[in-house]
Amino acid sequence: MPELPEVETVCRALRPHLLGRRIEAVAVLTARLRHELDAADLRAQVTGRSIEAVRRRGKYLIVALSGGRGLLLHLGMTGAFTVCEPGTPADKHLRVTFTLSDQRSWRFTDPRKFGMLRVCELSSPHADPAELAHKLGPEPLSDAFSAAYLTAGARASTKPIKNLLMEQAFVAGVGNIYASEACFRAGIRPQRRGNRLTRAECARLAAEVKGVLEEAILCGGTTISDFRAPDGSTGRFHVALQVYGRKDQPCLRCGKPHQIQRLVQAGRSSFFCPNCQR
DNA sequence: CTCATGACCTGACGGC
DNA sequence: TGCCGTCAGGTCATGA
Repeated sequence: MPELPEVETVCRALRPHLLGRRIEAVAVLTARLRHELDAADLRAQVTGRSIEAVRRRGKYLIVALSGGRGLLLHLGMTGAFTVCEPGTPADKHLRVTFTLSDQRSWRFTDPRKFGMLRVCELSSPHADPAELAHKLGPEPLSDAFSAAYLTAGARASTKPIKNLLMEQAFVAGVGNIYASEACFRAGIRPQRRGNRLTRAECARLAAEVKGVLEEAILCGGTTISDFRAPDGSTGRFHVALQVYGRKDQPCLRCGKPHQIQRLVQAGRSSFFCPNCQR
């Protein structure tokens, strides 16, 4: 479910609730998430620590704690965080609860259990966890993700360009929705091989990746079915989607009816307009 | 290296 | 109403 704009939305919403609070208790209701949780170890590592920073890297959330360690969190497909008043009834899919020093509970719910939660070493409050650093490419909204960077990467790859955009080691945070949307905006078919793109196309694509992510962040992300921000609100960007999920619908750019096509790439749905994308 | 496939899970939806 | 197939925003392992 969550790509960079959704995770950024969650990060911004959580920050004021978590920053400066201390974690008083941890309850693991479901240990079998993406990686098995060691409840006792988790409790030992975080209980009594205070929260010094809440930030995002790619699709990961990093909650820095006092004492040099932090929590590395991933929402998987259906993960969600909420901050609840004491006594709030538990959701059916509640997996982990952190009780905060203001007595509220910070909760992780996740129906499909693809989410991830682990303790990581943080040499400084702003450090990139080492285990992530070598696996994640640049932030797409940073200057490091430039036209030149995308051009060099694309030219060196025979992969379909949409698959390359979704590769977290190439650029961190782009998922299935925004990869399709960025290709549409740039006028490039998702199945085009990276090394067959022109320099102009690469430059356009880099700009459109940034553009679509920035707009989506301003909208609080995209809700297709179940994404919720910590305050329960849905993202508003779904109304701005131009191709994702619009199979057989008219193209919003060229106006041709029944124009948007769906294909499967690397097991994921891609959507494009054969008229507007070359 | 690339790529397709399946596994991990649960739920929603459409067709019959 | 129920059953069944298909699909879902992510990541990872495997084998061709």
